[in-house]
Formats: sequence, structure tokens, C-alpha cells
Amino acid sequence: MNTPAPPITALDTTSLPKHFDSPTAEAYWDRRWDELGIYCYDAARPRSETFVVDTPPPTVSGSLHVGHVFSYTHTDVIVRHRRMCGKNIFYPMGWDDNGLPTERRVQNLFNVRCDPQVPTSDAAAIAPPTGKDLRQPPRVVSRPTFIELCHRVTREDEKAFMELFRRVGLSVDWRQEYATIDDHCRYLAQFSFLDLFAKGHVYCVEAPTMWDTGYQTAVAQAEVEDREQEGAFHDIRFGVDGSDESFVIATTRPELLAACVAVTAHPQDERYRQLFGRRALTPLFRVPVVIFPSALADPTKGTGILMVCTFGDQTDVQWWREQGLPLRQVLGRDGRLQEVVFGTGNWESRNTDAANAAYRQLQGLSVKQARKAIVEMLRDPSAAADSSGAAPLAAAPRPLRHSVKFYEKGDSPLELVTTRQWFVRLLDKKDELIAAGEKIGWFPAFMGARYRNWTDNLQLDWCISRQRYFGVPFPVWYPLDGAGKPCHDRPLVASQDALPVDPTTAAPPGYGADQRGAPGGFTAEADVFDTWFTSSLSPQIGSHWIRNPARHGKLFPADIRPQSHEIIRTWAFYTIAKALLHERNVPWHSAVISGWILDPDRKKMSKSKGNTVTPMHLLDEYSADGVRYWAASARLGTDTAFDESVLKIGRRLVTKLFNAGKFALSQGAGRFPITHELDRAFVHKLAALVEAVSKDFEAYEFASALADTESFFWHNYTDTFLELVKIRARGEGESGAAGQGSAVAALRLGLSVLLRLFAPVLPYITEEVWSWAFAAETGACSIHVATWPSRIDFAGIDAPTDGGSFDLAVAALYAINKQKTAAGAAVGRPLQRLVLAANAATLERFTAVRQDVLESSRAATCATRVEAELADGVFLAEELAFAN
RNA sequence: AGGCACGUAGCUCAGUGGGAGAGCACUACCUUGACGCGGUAGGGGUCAGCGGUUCAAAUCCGCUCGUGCCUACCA
Repeated sequence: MNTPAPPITALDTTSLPKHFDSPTAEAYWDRRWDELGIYCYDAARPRSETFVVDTPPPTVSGSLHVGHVFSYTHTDVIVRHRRMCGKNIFYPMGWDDNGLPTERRVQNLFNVRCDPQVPTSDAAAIAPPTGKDLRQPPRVVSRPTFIELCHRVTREDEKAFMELFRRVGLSVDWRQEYATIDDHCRYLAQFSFLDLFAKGHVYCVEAPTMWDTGYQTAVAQAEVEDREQEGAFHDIRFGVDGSDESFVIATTRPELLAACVAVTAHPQDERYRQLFGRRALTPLFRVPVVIFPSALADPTKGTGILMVCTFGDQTDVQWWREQGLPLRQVLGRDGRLQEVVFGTGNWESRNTDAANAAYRQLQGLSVKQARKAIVEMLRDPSAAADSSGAAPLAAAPRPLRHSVKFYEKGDSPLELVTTRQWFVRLLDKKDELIAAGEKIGWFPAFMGARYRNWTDNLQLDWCISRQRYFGVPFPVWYPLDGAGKPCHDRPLVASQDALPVDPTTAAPPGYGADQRGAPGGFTAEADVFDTWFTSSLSPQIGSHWIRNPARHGKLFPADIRPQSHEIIRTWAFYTIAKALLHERNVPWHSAVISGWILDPDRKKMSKSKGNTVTPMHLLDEYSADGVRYWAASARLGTDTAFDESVLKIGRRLVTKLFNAGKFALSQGAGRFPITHELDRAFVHKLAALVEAVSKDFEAYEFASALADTESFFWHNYTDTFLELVKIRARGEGESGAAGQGSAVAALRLGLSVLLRLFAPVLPYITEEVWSWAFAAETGACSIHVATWPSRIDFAGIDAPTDGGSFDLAVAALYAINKQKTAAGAAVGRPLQRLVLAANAATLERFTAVRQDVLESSRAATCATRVEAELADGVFLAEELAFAN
């Protein structure tokens, strides 16, 4: 015996506000979602049911702008979809707070400079300076104090980011929060080093390294960028040792003349062939240097012959190594010409006194100053190394524009300075690294080429040591010999159980604390890791690698790595490298690459350009859903100019959902199946939408999914279906209780499905409307844990008799609306009568939906006329007579 | 210099072998029975250019121009 189903209860709309109050709703639902714990990762569920996100840890001391909202929303949209598909979501958040951006911010904010030599000072006593203190010279603070100030600032910055991310509705599991400087991350970064050390993948060497003289630290190839600079060719006459001959080299770096160690030209160059094997004599310093042939020298550049210095560029390094040239480093770590005494060591000269006298005028000068000074000195004929009596500067400097390598965060050109640095050996693993990239799905696919391109062109191993303070220290000490000199070739590494360790306060295994600095004792490695050395472990940080193997097994590799394209060569590359070196694995299955938000002039937003758009006021004005709509409208990998009008569309869509939801749910009826032809035709189209949108979401094509859903909602739901069944759903039509019940059921099914399709993008408004009826009805307390729409939603609903019924009804309705508008009447104005013309076949098919069309156009009667000329499915509305 | 991407309406962008589209902006109209934080209707494009393949090209191929990014060179 069947119990009759209870009727569908109408929503009492008087209990709802007139307009959707998004700020109140956002605050309410945020709290509610927290209480329900719907973002929580469930460690008990198996890997197969889990979806793991390797969230980018933002640099919190950087500027906060709409670009953050943009890319993080992309991830959240993907995550919310997977959650509704039943996945157990692992979605952590980290903060990449260590490194130079924070140090720079602290220096400026507190007007301090760190000096590791000064004793511990009291960080608590240091407050941000006021107006006049800022003009004072920076206060020098100890390393611990400086680090404490960095922590203080990052804690504040993290709060601002967290507030934004919460406000925009990221469904992050905040229990999985980390900072790349916290104990857990330091442990793993240091363990990573121990593992690479044990496997022989890291080495320490004293070698020419790219050096930023401003920050006084080494930098890696990945952090280098080219900048166009004004420069000049300087033609400088060199002598030839033991002869009257001379030749002219061209250089853009005359200030490095004292560092000249050789001269080279192309082996086939007839102009200089006779010089090979002889020695040149540099002007001013009268240093004899070898002249050797090299195929790397370009006869068409400059004068075709050039000086090799230690070091002007990477080619100099190559020549220096290949030819076994002496080292004459004139440039100090601070970017100034350091003390040099000709006549000692490698500092050979034919005229020591003259050389030292000349050099004294340059010593202590910056590169720029030294260049200016030496050019003047070379105008003096007495500086010549040949007997021509002419000044060594053979011609006026010829200006040129050329690109110069800079550290991406630095202000002065990079120099090559010989320093002791730690490297990860990668050059010999290019093929494996490229193969690892092939195993990863790149979205969009062409981003994989960026990775391959970079890896293929890699020229240097990864320099991981930085001469900075706020970073993860190397877990390394060096033994001191009997004279108290450190033995860098015998590093002492920490044991795993001591991690995380600070070698400046802890002692290495087998030593006592009192042996620090003593002959036969030890000294700490003062350097810290490159920030990327830690952040390249983000998947392992989340999975608790090594510290919790069971958890690691469930969370590594991750499913997706969301990030933007400019850090493929850094973050993505290093993460892939680490996963390969540690576990011979890939770190994630897919890399999901977001584009950039550009300013309206299509320039990249940056704090220094002052063209950033901050996000908070946009959230206030357009709601979180509106902002998310804007972000989700852009495809992956595509750079997009910021356009506020897109936010308006989002806000309008939110309003429309609120109102459509209110209407659809305010219709009560007896419970009947969906049987009416128009309703079945609508459901038929809806099912096709679900299929297309689900497919798009699976492929991370959320923009296309959103566009399709939005278009359907607007054109097939609110503008048409809702209008066509309005009268019937109210029970005012002629089709009786069954017709009414079918209409109401279809309206509700349409709403329920559309809300769920929108939910990943518009979490707040969809949850609000869902809560009015569907939450109780389905038992899904939140739409975000409701079941993603599928065929199951349409089970038991018959296909329409005519698949085109819906479009036919719409065409007729539009034809009538058009005539009403042409007559200057409101669309809702009732009609006494009208005539619909169409071809015979169309009119025949029209019969099944005719009643709905008449009712929605408020036509009392309708005559039809066969017009054979009209195409199938086309109607003309004629002879409209308004009722009043 | 090489690679990748892009060039579609005034603007921001979809569309990847058959009908040139959306929103914004613009024009006219509608004063509201879910919605004026609305709605209806409309004007507007040499799909960068040239050539090719095809019955058919915004879409595929080649070249050219322009923009952006990545890489290289930078004595």
C-alpha cells in the first residue's frame, strides 16, 4: 500500500529579506561551515577517495592584490567541485615568510640593519620609528633580534592574507596551516639537505658565483633577469709584451681592467693571428697576460679581440677554467674595488709602482665610480702599455644599449664573485628532470613547454646558500684545524634526531659547546637556505614526509599544484627536482597554471609600478561571490586585463539567483511526477548541461563550465522556462493539479541542479538558497557537501515526446514578446487575442506546448495561420489585440 | 635570435571545419504579481594582413605584421 507523498510546501517568502544581504550572509555561512567542519581533511579515508592540493604558500610580505584572489579562487573552484563529487579534500595553507622580501620590509619598517657580529640586543624594545627617527642612520641590531623582528612582521602580514582568503571563501582546512620558517618546515628542509648530502647530490665549492652586491648574497640562475641598460663600448689599446706592436680591445667593463687575465680572439681572425701565444700588456697596470685563440670570440663584435677578466661574464668563467688562468678578483662583495697590491701573489706587473699608484685611485670606489675614474685615467698617454705615445683610450666611448643580468629583487647588476657556496647538482640530471615533467599533466598543456624549455637550457647547478639571516640554517658545521682555520672540505652535518637545528647555538655530533671557535673545535655554517629550497618541499610539508610515513603515503604525490606561470622555472622546477632526488617520484599529478591579472593597459601589476588593485573594497562592493565570478570567468593560463564590469555581472547573477530561487521555492503543489511535455523537454536540456559542465570541471575548465551554466540559467531557466510555467505552477492554468505538480517539480529540480552547478564558483548565494528547502529535503546540510548533479537526478523522468518542444515554446514566446515591445507595451500586458503564423509542421509540433505559451504571454485566445514560407521552428506573432 | 601564446564589436572576452557570438557600454521601450541590485527589443565586426588546403576557413597549413611571456646572446 502506497502512502501518498506529502505535498510540496511553498516557501514563506515573507520570512526572506527583499534583497540578498551578502555581507551578513557571508559572515553567517563562514561561521556555519566552520561549525560543520566541511573543509576538514579526514585522515581515515583512503587515498583513492582523497583529492590533494599543493597550495602555493604566498610571500606574505609582498603586496596583496587582486592577482592573489584570482589564482587562489581558481584553486578553490576546483576544490569545491571535487568535494561535491565526494572527494576527501586535503587543502592546506602555508606562508612563505622567510627570505629577502621580509628582510627588506623589516629593514625599512624599523630602520634597522642586521650585523651578525653585534651581541644580542632586545627586540622587544624596538618599535617602528616615527618621522624624525627615519632620517637617522639605520640602527644596527643582532642576528637574533633581526630575526625576531622578521617573525613579528610576518605574523601581522599572515593575518592580512588569512583575512582576505577567508573573506573570499577559500575552503581551506585551516588546521593544516604552516609557515616555511616554522619548526616543522625547518625540520623537513634540513632533512632534505641531509638526504641530498647522503646521496651525494649537494656539494660545496669556492667558485665564481652570481652575486648581488646590494644584498651581498649569492643568487641562483632562476632568480636572474635581464634588464636593458645604457652602456658603452670602450676601445682600449693594449701593448704586446716585448714589441712595439699594439692592438685595441673593446669592452663595456673598463673598470675591470685590473682584473684582466688574458686576451682572446677568434682563431681564424687574420687581424690577430700573429698574436696568439704571445703576451699582451695591459695599460695602466702593465700586466702581462696571455693571448689565446677561442672559437667563442666573435670577430664581428667590438674590435674582434677582447680582454678576459675575473670576472666580467659567464664566458670569462669558462675561459678562466679552460685555460687555467690566474684569479685576479678586484671586485669585493660590497660591489667596490677591494685592496690589491701589485707585485704580490697573482698580481704580476712590469711596473709595480705605476700599477699600485694607478690602482690606489680606484680602490674603494663602486663599479660606477671606478668606471668613470678609469676612463679619465686612460685618456692619459703616460698610461699606455705600448710605445706609440697615444692615450690607451683609443676613441671616445661608443654608447650602446645592452641587457645586463640582475637579481630579480636587486637594484644593481649582478657580479661574478668567487665565494664558497653550496649547490645541488642538477645539470647531470636534465634528462630525468625533463622526463619527470612529461609525467605531469600541465593545464593548459603548453605550459609544459615552459618547463621543458627552462630545464633544457639550464646552465648552472642550483646554488642554495644565501648569505642572509631570516631563513632556514644549513644543518652544517666545519671542523677547525689546529690553527683555528675551518676545513670546508670536511663539513659536519647534523643527525636527524637533532632537527631542526641552529648550528650557531647547537654543537655538531661529537663536539662540546665549549669547542665552538676553538682550534680543533668547530664553527657553524653561517648561511641559510635559498627560500625555494624549503618551499620546493611544499607537498612533503603537507604530507609530513619522513615524520609520518603513513600520512605521506596518503598525501604524496599531490593531485594538483596550482601556481602561476612565471614561477615554473623556480617553484615548479625545484619541486619536481626535489621529488626526483628524494624519492624518484613526481610531486603531483597535475600542474594547474593560472594567468596574470594585468592592469587596464595590459601591464603586469606590481607594487613598484603603483598599478595594483587591492581586493578588499571589491569584496565589499561586489560580494565575495561577485569577485569569485570574475576570477572563475578566466580560463587557466590566460592573462586577463582587470575589468570591473565583469564583477558587476557577477553581482547581478547573485541577485538573479536569489530572486529566481525565491520564486521557484515559493510555489507549492501536490506531489506529482514530471510528466508535462514542456517540463520533460526542459529536464532533457538540463541533463545535457549537467553532462557538459561536469566534463569541463573534470578538465579544470571551470570558466567554460561557468559560462555554460550561466547561459543556461539565464536563457533556459529564468527568461523562459520560469516564464512559461509560471501560470501553471501557481495552479492558475488549465492543466489541473498534475500539470501544476509537474511544473513545480521541474522548477525545483532545475533550481536544485543549477545551484549545485554554480556552487563551486558562488558558494554563498547557492548555500543561502539551498538552505531554504533543499538542505532539509536532501539531508545535505550544506550544498558544498551535496551530491554533484548527475543522471541520478533525472532518473525516472521520461524523455520528451519531441526533443525540440522547449525551443519551440521559447521561439513562440519570443515572437510574441517582440511584437509587444514593438507596440510599446510591457511584456506582461494581457492580450485579448493574437495570431501565430508558422509552417504546418511547426504548428503541428507546437500543439504540445501551446497552452503554456498562451498562458505565459497572457493571451486569452490564439489563432494560428499556416505560412509555408517560414522556416521550421520560426513563428510570427500577428494581429495582437491588447485586453485593455 | 629561438620557442610559446595571443590578435574576433568601442571595452573585456568566448567560440577551433558549416549560422559571427556573450557581457559591459550605446539606443529605444517597459514602472514592478521572483527580480529596477530588474526586464524587452535593437544598432554595431574586412574574425590583424596576404596566400594556400577544402564543396565549405575566425577555426587547418604557410608567410607577413603587431603584442605579451619564456629562453638565449649581451667583449
